[in-house]
Amino acid sequence: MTKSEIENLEDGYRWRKYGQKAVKNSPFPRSYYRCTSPKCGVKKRVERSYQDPSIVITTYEGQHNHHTPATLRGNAAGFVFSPNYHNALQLQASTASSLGLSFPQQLLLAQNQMLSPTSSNQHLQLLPDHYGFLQDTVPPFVYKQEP
DNA sequence: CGTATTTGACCGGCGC
DNA sequence: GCGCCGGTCAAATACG
Repeated sequence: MTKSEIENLEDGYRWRKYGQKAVKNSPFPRSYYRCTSPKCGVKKRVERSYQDPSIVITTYEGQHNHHTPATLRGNAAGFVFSPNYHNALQLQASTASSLGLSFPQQLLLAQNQMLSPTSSNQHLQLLPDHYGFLQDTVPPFVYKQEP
């Protein structure tokens, strides 16, 4: 469960919306998304906090069996590579939000951490256990900006 | 024209 | 059995 001020947080995967329902105890609707990759039934649902419209709650369900699509509609989130990373990022989100940082700042923070693995960071230490497979993939820490 | 989103219909579980 | 509630389907629609 992660909180953010922005609704459309880009997490590196492509999601297809397949439903939206109003839920009791909240004036805001809840949206249902599925991962667009075939054979990957990962779902997520996004809803707003019941009395703080500036906060959305995103719930992930399942494990991706593939990597993020190569074409990640040219924005600044291409450094996210796995649902496990969400765990680290969410941990980071909670702690960083307690420091008063906005979520975009957290993304930049995470990106900086990924780009400079030597920087000592308590959250980054969580990564190696989950990210052995990254060594097999395309250079994961190089974020390329499209021309 | 292919792909994504919208939106009401539909469905299954559960409490009464 | 009925109705509510959360979740999903799918046809229509929007959009590039």
